[in-house]
Amino acid sequence: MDMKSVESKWQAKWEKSKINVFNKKNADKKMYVLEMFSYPSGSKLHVGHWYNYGPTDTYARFKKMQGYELFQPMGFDAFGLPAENYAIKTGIHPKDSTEKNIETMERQLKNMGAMFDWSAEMVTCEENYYKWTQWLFLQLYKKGLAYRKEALVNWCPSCETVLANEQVIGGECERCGSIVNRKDMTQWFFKITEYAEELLDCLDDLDWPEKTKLMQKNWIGKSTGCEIQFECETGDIINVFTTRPDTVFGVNYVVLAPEHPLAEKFKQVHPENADAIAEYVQKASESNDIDRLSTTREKTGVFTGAYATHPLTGKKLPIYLADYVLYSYGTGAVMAVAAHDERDYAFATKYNLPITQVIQKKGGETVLPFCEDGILVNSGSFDGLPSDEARDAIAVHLTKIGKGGKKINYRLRDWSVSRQRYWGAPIPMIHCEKCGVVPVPEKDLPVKLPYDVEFRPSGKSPLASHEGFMNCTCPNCGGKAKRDPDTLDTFVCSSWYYLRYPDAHNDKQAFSTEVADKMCPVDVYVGGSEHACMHLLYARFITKALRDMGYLHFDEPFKRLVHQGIILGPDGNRMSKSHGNVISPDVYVDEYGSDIFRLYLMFGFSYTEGGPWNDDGIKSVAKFTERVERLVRKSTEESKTGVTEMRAQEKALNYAKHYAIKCITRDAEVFSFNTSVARIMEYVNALQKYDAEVTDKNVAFYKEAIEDLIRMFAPFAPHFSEELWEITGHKSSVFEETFPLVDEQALVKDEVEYAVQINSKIKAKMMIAQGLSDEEMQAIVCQNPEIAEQIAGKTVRKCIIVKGRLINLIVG
RNA sequence: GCCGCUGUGGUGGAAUAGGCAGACGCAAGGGACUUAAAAUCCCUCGGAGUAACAUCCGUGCCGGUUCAAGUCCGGCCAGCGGCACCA
Repeated sequence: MDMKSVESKWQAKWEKSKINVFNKKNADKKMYVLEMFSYPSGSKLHVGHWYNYGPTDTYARFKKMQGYELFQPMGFDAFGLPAENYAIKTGIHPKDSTEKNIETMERQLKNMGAMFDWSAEMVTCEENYYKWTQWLFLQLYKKGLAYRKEALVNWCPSCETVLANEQVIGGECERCGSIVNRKDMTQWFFKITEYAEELLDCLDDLDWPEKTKLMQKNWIGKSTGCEIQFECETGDIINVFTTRPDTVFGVNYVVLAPEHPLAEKFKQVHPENADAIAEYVQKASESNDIDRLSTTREKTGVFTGAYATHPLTGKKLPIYLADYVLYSYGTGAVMAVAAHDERDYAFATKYNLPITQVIQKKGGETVLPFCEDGILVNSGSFDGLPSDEARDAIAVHLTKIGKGGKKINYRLRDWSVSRQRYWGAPIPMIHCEKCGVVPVPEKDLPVKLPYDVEFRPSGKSPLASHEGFMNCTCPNCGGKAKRDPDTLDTFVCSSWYYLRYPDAHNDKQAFSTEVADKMCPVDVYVGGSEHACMHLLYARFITKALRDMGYLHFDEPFKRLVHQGIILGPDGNRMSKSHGNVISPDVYVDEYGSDIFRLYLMFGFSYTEGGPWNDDGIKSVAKFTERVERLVRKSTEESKTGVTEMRAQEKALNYAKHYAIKCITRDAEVFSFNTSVARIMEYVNALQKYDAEVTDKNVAFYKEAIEDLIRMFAPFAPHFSEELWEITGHKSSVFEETFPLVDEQALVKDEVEYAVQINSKIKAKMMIAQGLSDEEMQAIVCQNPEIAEQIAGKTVRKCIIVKGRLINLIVG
């Protein structure tokens, strides 16, 4: 079969018949299958795209044939740094290169033959999309979930730009390899932390990979403890957070992060230490994250000269600045318990500070630092309590005396969304000298991204130097004002796109609540696991925020999530240009066609595992389809015989068919494509056997068996199967057929092969009739000559029977 | 350092729920057809052992539970992924 022409023939037919377009009338049977949309950076689809989209489309087609109304849209995540980098390198405008790339990728995606509903296509860099991204920003702002603050951001000194967290690879700039440092900048943030608890709670009920849920859980990083107040000699209160209030009687000193505002005050109160403090703060601010966060680095710090009072003992405690305390977590201050914390212990040892043991190991010698739970000592009235009880008792006591109490902290930080970049959605905010920060009125959206912008890096937002863009009038007072020069993180664009697809042409709203409630959440979402703590978390947050504003009435965007594995280069490394191990799908698609390539991806790998690329098997997959084609063509030449009864051969083939249907129905549901294909191969083997061995075929039965083969093969090799369907005399599409249903009756065999064991070792195999009692079965087994010989003269003490599988005689 | 996942033939990978390890393929070897090759079809294919059976060993390693362990438990080793001074 000439796959190339067959594929284009059916793609044209599908487009004409609109078979891939979602039919709103059947929305009550909807099945929303979504692949993570692609980034139009390169000009071609790579193996990763194929591996994500090909098998997932097979799943989608399978669901369609099960009677669901399929919605499988595709679009492009078109804003972002790669296009801008490309522009900086080549001078080609991001808009131009992106549009060109999208054109190429659309063509390639269509050639893949996936059931994408292109009528719902959308592109995030187009005005009719980013207008609504800006609208989303305004809603969050109105709700108090978008705010501006000064914060430390990742700054690449050579590219002169802020980098997103994911662009900082091991502390280095992804683009140029320079060491990233931190810079104080005023940025827009989304208050994702307000949803920390719910984001954590709802994980339990999601049908997501456990690993991904765990990653999000760790990322959110809930820790339960206590906030404790230490009064400072200046009258200031130092609040510290601890998960170990049971060790509070062992506090030896208090540590503040170098960025803590009190550092400045201590310089004035203790001028004798001012120079040392200033020097230390300066040094800390210069050090980069690689150094700062290294756990192996020797602890450093400086004494401020100031003291704080222990809230329970009244003891005077020296206050230190040390960069092992992070300003961004908790309160930026820590109570140091040298005896029971490794870091405090190291610091105390280095600076010769006292070490007070307050926890004793249960039933053993306590070696300091002892960081586990134990029994309290030297802790006043709390002596003798075990750590867990003491934590509670001390928290209660602190609350009573007004010096602290229980507190929950999260590792999760608010989401920084400002980017000093050109190729993104402009932040719809105006800065007015009189009125301050003023949101752009919704009627004025979109704030258009101008084309003629100097996007080469200059350390400022490219938009800042575009007068036409920057100058505007204040919507509040009508006076002169400036626009916000930053653009939104592209993750903002992708945090809500799944809501837009079902209502992609709505020009009045981002989406209608009615449509979103009907079509969402996404039933099955498929994409890479690298998005676990970014996109997948952001989308969940935005969904919950929109729900709380009344725009949605569900809690989670993606009911079920599947990650495809990664196809590595043949050398076992990740494919990359620098490794020189990139495999182009085009070569294979050109030679074998898209169905064969997809089929091989499904058959050759375990879908969620992936693995090193190896094309050894692709030829065999092509041969398999040729075998199927021969079989089908030959079957059309069979003319009716008088045979209509179901003889042993027909029953055997019928069993093979229904066994295949049963297994595939189960396996395809859980994305186990390799075993699904294996079962189809087995069924084809059974058909071939029947064809070769039975001369007086039951033709009506055989033809039905062949048609069922085509039906079950259709989701896996769509163009090929359409062609076969036509060859067998059908005018309509095979995708209007129902996926074959299993007949459990056909799977009931008269007799089943049992493995017969004596003392758990296999001694024989026997066909045993179904429906016998245990006693009858045992009797039959014992009559078997081989078995009888081996148990002669011995007593059968026990007989274990596993129905349909084995019989184990325990003899002694 | 902490958390998690994964270790199965020459190879990709199978193995509901503790029940015949290696499904389905690839590669390899042998054979049929052919002048020949390709294609196709048939046979063998974890290791040791045997003339052939028998038998023994075998799912990273060491123990354990069980009539029965790739699967459960305990302890290691290796690889991968995530987090990493989070108080």
